[in-house]
Amino acid sequence: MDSKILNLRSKMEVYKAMTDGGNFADCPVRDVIQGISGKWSSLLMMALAERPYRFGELRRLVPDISQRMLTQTLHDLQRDGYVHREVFPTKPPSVEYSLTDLGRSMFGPLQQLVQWAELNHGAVRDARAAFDATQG
Amino acid sequence: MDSKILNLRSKMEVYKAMTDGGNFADCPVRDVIQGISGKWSSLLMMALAERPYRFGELRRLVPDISQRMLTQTLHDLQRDGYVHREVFPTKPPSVEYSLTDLGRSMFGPLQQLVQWAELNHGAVRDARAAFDATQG
DNA sequence: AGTGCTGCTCTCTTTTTGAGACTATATGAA
DNA sequence: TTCATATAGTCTCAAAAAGAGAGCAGCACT
Repeated sequence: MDSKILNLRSKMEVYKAMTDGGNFADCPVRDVIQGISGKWSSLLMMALAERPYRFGELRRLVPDISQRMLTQTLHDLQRDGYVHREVFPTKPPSVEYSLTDLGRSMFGPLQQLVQWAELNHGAVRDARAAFDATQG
Repeated sequence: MDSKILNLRSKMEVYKAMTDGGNFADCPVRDVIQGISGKWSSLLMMALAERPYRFGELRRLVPDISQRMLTQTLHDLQRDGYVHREVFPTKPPSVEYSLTDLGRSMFGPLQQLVQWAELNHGAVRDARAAFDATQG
């Protein structure tokens, strides 16, 4: 028996058990994962894990995000409890975004994934090139 | 000095250093992360980590995915080297999808995130409820 | 001859995202 | 005064992505 495979099986079982009667559609784990799997969520989490940032700073840090998506993604991250938004009464008023404790605790696992991407983006690039060569 | 914060800083530096001259737009880490942060990618990775599945089996396992998105997500995962697609010459022909070694190695970190979601979906639900109550 | 299974693709509609103008207030420079 | 800058957004419209569902080709079973 391979305990690694058994472990993977049990994970899937949990993902499945969270749902009512084996239906995946209303799974809370899925719900949480989808909240952080947006196009910009993980990038903003990475930035805010470094230190708090203001709206305009984030915009300059991630030059190809639109203001609209920055507003919306920060709003969603705040709603899910990962990000704290604080308005300072300067003139003009400035808004600072920072991670909450929940956000920091989620950032741990997220960081693992980023680390993996860091180590393996070469392999992914190669796989894409090979695939495109045969399927082109 | 807080070594944890220093560590987070260095992670962001790496994410940033991957780009040409501090520009985030063409970052390979971002490229890899975005490839697996689609709406269905992580869910299919979870399923295929359990065991290989056929197209129709995946469709039944994840009832609210459309055929179109299942085809496309599997295609993208295959292109990035996470998933292997094998056609068996049965009548009618059947197609089996399984994780590659690269896919399995990526599934480790991904699983950490799922585990976190499992433990913390209550906190996220509460945060959402609290946010909606004040901002509704 | 009709029905069903397989793994798709094609089209149409709805949702999401992107690009960019516009708001309101205040500060400093010409 | 008038112009330019900065703040953090919102609003509108176009483009891209996703969802719904029909259609397809080949074979087996009845």
